[in-house]
Amino acid sequence: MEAVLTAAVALLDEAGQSALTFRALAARLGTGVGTIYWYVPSKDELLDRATDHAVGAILAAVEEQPLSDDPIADLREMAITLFDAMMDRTWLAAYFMRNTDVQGNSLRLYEKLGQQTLRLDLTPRQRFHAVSAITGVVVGTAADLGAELPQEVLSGETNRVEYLSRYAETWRKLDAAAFPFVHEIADDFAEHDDRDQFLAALELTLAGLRLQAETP
Amino acid sequence: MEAVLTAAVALLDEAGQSALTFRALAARLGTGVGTIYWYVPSKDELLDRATDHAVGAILAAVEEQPLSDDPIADLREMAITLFDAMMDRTWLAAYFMRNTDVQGNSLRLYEKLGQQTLRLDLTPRQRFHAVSAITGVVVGTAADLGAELPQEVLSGETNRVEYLSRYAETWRKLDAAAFPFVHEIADDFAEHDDRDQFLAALELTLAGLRLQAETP
DNA sequence: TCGATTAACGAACGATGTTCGATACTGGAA
DNA sequence: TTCCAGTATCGAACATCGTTCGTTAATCGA
Repeated sequence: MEAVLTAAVALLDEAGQSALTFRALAARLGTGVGTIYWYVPSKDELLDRATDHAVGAILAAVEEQPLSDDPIADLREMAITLFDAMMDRTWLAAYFMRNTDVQGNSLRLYEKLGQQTLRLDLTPRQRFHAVSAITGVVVGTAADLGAELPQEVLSGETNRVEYLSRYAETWRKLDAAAFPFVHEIADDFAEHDDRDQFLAALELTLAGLRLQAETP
Repeated sequence: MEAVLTAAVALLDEAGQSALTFRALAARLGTGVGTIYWYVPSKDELLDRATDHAVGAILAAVEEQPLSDDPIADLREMAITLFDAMMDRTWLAAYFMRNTDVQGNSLRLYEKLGQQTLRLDLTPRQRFHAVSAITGVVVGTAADLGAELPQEVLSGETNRVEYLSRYAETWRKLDAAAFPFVHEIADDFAEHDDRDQFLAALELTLAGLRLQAETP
């Protein structure tokens, strides 16, 4: 059982979600496909449990994180830890948000984030919304990364730069009067870093949260 | 060609992403599956174009929206319009973020949002990040909705309430010392509204943005 | 009239999730 | 020891899906 999950996660890590098939998994485990169905009722369940398995590792990293006297700073660190872990496992974000059973490690992670909001002057509802907003920023941004790069993923980093430059070039050719914004950010887009983009979005949400906690 | 896209969108609206198969689409159009491949090279492309087709309708709604003298208020209205449209088409969010070609209507929508940031005192990079953050909140939250409710979707609204209550009940049974946060928000979770949750997350981001625009 | 382009069609292929009957292997009850 | 019920394993077979491909019409300018 444990072996099934670790093998599934390994397949997902190595070649993405399309690589996780029951036949590939059986071959890796040296068994038949029917055997896997004895442990897991369906692929959906397999994905859910593999996700929870991977979230467990993230949770461990978040829990051993030292706490400061600023709850919002702690929330920031936790969100960054979560995001960085998802950058290494781009498939995670897609299944994390689709998690039908909010049980297990996801729930514990949720709790861990929520505990920091308990240290802020907020209503329960505000805390609930705050944690949802933060996880939304993390998962939403991470899910973006898992998707982009169609075939250019086959090569190294240079192709990503060229890929973005090509887009920026297309944008610059657009009518400047009709697309003033796209023109202005073309340069920034061409050299944008996904992690910076995430950090900026997170900072906006945390700034809003701090404001909410400080105003009566 | 146009007929293919509208039929594809209709299938997606009626029964979700799993209902859009080439055979079902061909049957609806009264043609063969080979014919569709003459217009569209692959299912990925079909999804991309169908998404862009649907985004076109949203864009029209956003563009006819009157502008006020507060750019952030305008951004809020646009984001809400976008979110509401995605609640009716829960499949949209999943493909909107995966949009490999950020061309067409998605780009125009992006531009429309970005133009409001041009009215704020920000650097180009801040504007770029702000628009990304706002679309991230919309799409991230909307993608959540498209996923939840496993089989309960077969029935009406009452089942959703019962579904949430069951979760809340499970949470209340957890150890209160180990899960203080989950305990506190169980009630709010049981009766939470997805739209309220989105509005709260959006408000945090916009508050952060306003702060950023007002501080030198 | 002829050739080329455009358009339409569905059988066939390979891959995938899933089912199912057959077959062992265990450990206690008789 | 014998028997049987549960535990576990296996892979052929089925249905469905995206996709390919050879075969036809239909249309139109030369």
